[in-house]
Amino acid sequence: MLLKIDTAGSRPTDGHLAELAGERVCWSEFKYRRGTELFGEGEEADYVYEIISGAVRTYKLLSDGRRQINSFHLPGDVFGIENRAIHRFSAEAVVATKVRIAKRRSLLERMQCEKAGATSVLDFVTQNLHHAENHMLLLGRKTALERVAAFLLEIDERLAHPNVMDLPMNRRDIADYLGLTLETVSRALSTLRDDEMLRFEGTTHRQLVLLDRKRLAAQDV
Amino acid sequence: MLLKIDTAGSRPTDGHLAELAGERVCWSEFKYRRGTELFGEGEEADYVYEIISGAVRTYKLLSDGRRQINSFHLPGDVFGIENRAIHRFSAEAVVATKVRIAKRRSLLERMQCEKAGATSVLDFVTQNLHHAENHMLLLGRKTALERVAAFLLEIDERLAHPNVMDLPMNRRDIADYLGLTLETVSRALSTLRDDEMLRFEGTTHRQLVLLDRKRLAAQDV
DNA sequence: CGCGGAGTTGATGATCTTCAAACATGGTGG
DNA sequence: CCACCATGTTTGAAGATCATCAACTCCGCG
Repeated sequence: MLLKIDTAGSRPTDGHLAELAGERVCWSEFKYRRGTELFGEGEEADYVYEIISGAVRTYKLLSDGRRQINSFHLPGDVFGIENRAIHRFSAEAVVATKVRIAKRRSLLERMQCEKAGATSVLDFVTQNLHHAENHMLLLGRKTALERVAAFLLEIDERLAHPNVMDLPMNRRDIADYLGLTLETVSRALSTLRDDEMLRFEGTTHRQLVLLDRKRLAAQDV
Repeated sequence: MLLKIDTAGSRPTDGHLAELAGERVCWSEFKYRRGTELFGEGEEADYVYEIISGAVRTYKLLSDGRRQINSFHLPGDVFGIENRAIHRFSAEAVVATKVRIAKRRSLLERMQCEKAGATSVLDFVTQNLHHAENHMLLLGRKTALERVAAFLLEIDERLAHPNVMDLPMNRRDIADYLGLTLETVSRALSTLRDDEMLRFEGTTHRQLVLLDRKRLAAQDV
């Protein structure tokens, strides 16, 4: 929360890469070290972010420190588009992360002028809402095992079903995403391993191989 | 899910719906009996709804019947605006409910043509997202008592702090909204009553009086 | 080498769920 | 008008799931 933004190595570019917004939104690149804050809840929403590499968690806190992670953002994801001028949650780099940043106002203005642009911002927010609705179902009504299975399948999907899945986040992050404790997440993963639905690759237990996506999906409901 | 839409007492207006993307968005009124379905998950999203009286729950189901209610809609609320053509959840009347309905396409087209309109659809979806983010925090990280207190304050707020709060929904609905069981909700309400934060009015236990909103807010965190 | 961060696993315990029973309410039909 | 029944609510007792507390391992790194 109190960490400073780490702009070491920032490298403004002459961004043509705004597929989302049409032509002339100017993007620049920034790097964040592991654990540093991109923005905090309540801060002004000045920028829109696109992840180049790494991973970002967005979350809310209760006053006593309990944390709920809304979502993980992986390379290719765009986030930070807020309709209001104030961020409703905080964002931190899960690992060393490189992002492209654009001024939010200029982007939104451009997008709202054009009909196609307006649709795509709306699409974007709608996608977030869709994800949130599914996640409410998970948080409100699924068991620990179902949650962890759903998490694995979600990440697997977003990484395009790699042979070896490389988790950028630790067990506590996963737990705070799934509304569990890190021990429960660890136990669920061990159970899935014992049931031969996954296997750990290497020593770190951050790389894993999904052995049976069908049965994993059946854990979920 | 399998309930038929109840159009008893529907009052089809004389063909105004046939007006296409004309100048007026044409609303017509419908009534739904308690428990009837306005639309189901996966159905085409043809209409936008505004509640005149009554209440609506929107929810998702797991295959074994577990239910998560996303939100309750009360008089004045507009819902059913979906960016995609398919509803992502079901909607049912909690009690006898009167709504105004407009063709979704004509409405969206109108709203997207005008800059102000585009902003207001976006605002609308953003508000839903905001609510969903807060609700994920509740579902993932709050205790039963905190959830119930938060629920009471939310309804209180949306009813503009009435002296006597009239709950349209039963304990099971509340439970499925808060990710609890109906018994746990009942117990939490009894606890809050015993601690003199609320009082039941009348006999039904659906009307209640918040006696100390400050302390209720402190239950929440 | 020692240290800290991360993960696993075990024992215990708290919270919430499940199962069950009792009671109130409101509507319906005899 | 009352009996009757479905629906809704509360409360109790027992049980399951998950959280908490704690110990231990493994790894990377100064």
